Amino acid sequence: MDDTEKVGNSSCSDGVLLRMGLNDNKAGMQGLDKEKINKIIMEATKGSRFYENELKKDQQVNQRIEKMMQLKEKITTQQLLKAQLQVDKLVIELEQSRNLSSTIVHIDMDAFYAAVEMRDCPELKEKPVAVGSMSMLSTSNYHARRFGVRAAMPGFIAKKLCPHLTIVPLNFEKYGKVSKEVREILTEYDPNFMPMGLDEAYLNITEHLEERVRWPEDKRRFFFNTKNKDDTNMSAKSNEGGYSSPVLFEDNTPLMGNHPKQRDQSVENSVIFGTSAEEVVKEIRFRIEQKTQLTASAGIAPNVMLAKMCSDRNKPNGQCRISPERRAVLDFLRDLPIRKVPGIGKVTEKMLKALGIVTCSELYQQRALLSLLFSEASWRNFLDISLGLGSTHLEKDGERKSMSIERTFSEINTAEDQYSLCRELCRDLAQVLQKEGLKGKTVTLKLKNVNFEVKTRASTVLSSVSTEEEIFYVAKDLLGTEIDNIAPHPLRIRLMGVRVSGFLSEEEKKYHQKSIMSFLKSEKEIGFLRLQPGKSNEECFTKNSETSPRGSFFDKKRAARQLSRENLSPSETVGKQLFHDRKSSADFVKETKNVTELQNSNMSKIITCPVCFEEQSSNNLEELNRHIDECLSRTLVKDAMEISNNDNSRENTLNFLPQFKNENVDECQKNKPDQLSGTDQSASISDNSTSSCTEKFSQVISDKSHREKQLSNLSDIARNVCMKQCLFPKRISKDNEDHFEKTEHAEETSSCCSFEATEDSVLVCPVCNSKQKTTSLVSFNRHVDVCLNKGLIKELTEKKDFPSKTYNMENSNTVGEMFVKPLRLSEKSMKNLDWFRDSADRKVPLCNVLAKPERW
DNA sequence: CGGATCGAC
DNA sequence: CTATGTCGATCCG
Repeated sequence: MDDTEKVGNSSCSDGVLLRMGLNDNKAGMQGLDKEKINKIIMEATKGSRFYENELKKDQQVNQRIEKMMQLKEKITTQQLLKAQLQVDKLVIELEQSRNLSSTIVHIDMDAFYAAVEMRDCPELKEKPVAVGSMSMLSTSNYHARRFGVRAAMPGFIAKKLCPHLTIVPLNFEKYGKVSKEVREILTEYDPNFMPMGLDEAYLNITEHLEERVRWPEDKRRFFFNTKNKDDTNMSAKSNEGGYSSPVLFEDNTPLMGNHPKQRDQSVENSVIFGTSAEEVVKEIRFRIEQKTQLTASAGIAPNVMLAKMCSDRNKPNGQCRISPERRAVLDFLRDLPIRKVPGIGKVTEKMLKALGIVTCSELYQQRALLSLLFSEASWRNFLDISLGLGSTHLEKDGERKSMSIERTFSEINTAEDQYSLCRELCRDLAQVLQKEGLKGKTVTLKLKNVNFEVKTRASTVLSSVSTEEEIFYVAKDLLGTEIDNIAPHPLRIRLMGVRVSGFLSEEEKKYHQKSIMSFLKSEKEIGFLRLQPGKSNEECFTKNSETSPRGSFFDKKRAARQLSRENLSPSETVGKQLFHDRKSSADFVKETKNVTELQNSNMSKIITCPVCFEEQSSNNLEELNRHIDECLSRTLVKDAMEISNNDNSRENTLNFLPQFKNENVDECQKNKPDQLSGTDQSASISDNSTSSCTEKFSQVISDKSHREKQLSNLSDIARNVCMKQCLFPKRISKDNEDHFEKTEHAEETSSCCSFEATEDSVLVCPVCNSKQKTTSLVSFNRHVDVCLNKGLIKELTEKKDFPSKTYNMENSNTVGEMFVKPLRLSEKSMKNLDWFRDSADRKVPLCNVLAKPERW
């Protein structure tokens, strides 16, 4: 949008809000000068929370600059020379790759929203107009800009600048319609043109130009629109006697000047356009105006970046071309402020300014220095810019990478409201998500507090989510964590957003299982899901509980939780608060499930969670698994933390796994425990705790005969769940393997990692034996996972006898993701997997050997 | 991976 | 009173 025109930012001392001001004030008539504008803005804004935050952000930028300058000080002449050589070598390469053969056009509608509103309401014609609301403006017309009223300015401030300002509410539907009309024209010149928002587009007219030279004049003749096809707006224009086109004749490159033929109009009210790029673009702009009564600006250049900068040159209602010659490109860039370059914003501008770089030619001159101070991606980009290089074709944007929704509101500070708002966002997001058929693995919660500080919290789960319930399930936890974090103070927010990302690529979708249902069909082998006629699930589990040592564990845990629920120390108000919030989020979840149940009453099953023994109703196994998983995880972590904290002889160190004595990964495999059984493996964590869940777990798990029992055994289920395996796929006992063959290529099946360490904990990696400071078990898991994979890959690639002497992960319950995520095996390693898969006596069937390799 | 930040419309 | 909403990219830890 042309009215988002970048404005050179001021130094901090000039006031952070200067960017909103600035005013060319050419006419001298009505309007305000720069100084006045800034004064008014400052008065309106000073002392506000927003302003304070702006100052803070500004200081952060200043710190970055300071850091950079310190770095710069340390650079020796030697280094600089070396960098210069390297960069210049690259420059030569780049120069050789320069491609001037394409003709790219950037079309930009002038003050689009405002122009549409003015078109549709003649009374606004001569007035300063802005589109948006009192709280935020989207755009303003050129009249209003003389008062300093610009896009992205709050309406109430705009009103102070320009009391006569008319603020028209946004009407996207209308803009969309107009935009469509414009696009209908554009598509004739480039069927693959790339729209950027409603009011901008790039076209590659290279092919069109080639064809066009052979076109007869008639094909390039267009008529003035003498009668208004748009009946609603007749009155505005009819008195001018049809559509004269003030635009085209005012244009500083007159439409009809260069081509005598165009003067020779054999038909009244028509105009013939030539065959050059300029003529094409004039034609486009002419047609746009005839069709929509709106004007556009345009840039013509050999690449996308230049075209964009070019369209800015003669706006509004003008066009500009950079001819396809190296010389022309560099001339254009020479004195161009870097801020005009797409991709260089306020911060980058300021940083570069600190280095004395303002124009593109200066950017080129400092290329060696920049290569030392900025990241590879950054300085290479700078180099491209200063050489005027850019993409010469319009690559259609790939698949969507994320989808989000966020809302700003007046302060919300109660947990209840926040949770229900969160749910609402999840619902709305899920709706859009499902409409596009997308599922993502990462849920991000965004919060802005009343001081305008923004926080984002993300959580990645193993299976993709897309429904309200699934998203909310993750989001509510993130929210809960934030609420807990700030307790006992209330979380005071003015914005909340939810984002889902990490979508499956098209490629991955092919492997995506349809297997949830097929799994449910083959459920008979799995007692956990088996709904025995005449018996409730509760009974099933109770029975299991009696025969299984771990059953009693769960009973204990349940009882203990009940107890802690009731006996919460009154002095622990913080804890209480925390618990209260937890509970309320649990209620939300429950609510959700009920809804689901209603919707799918014929489908859903009532299943009792083996951990908390609450009834869970779901027709979705993943959801259920997640619930159990979290229940279980929470208990385990809690226990482990307690144990650790109670043990004074040890620092706050958690040994979730038996310690390897190795110093490094490479050594790991040599010292792998040879056997899988042995309760001592858990000793390091449970030595002083008789009721440690971990110990119980290990006892049960290490009982080999027990382990080989059917999956219907609760302990196995629990273990599987705990291992992030959940019920089906890849870590299934041999007996059941047949049932899961079809899910081989499935992506991971479920489970959220929802550990929440309440304080920084030091965990010891069982593989590399190093201490890992972490606030979340998830990150710790990731570390172990990576460590482990390194070892595995090494072994696999070396074809060592790996599986028979596998790492003992049997009682590594709390380190959930291990072995479960698709091991990020290299292609090379993959080749070894057939052997690996067939290995008979592996004790721990490594799960995802069939999974596609992710990046490694 | 998670979180913050930038930049664009 | 009253300072957007969405998305992709990148950097750092």
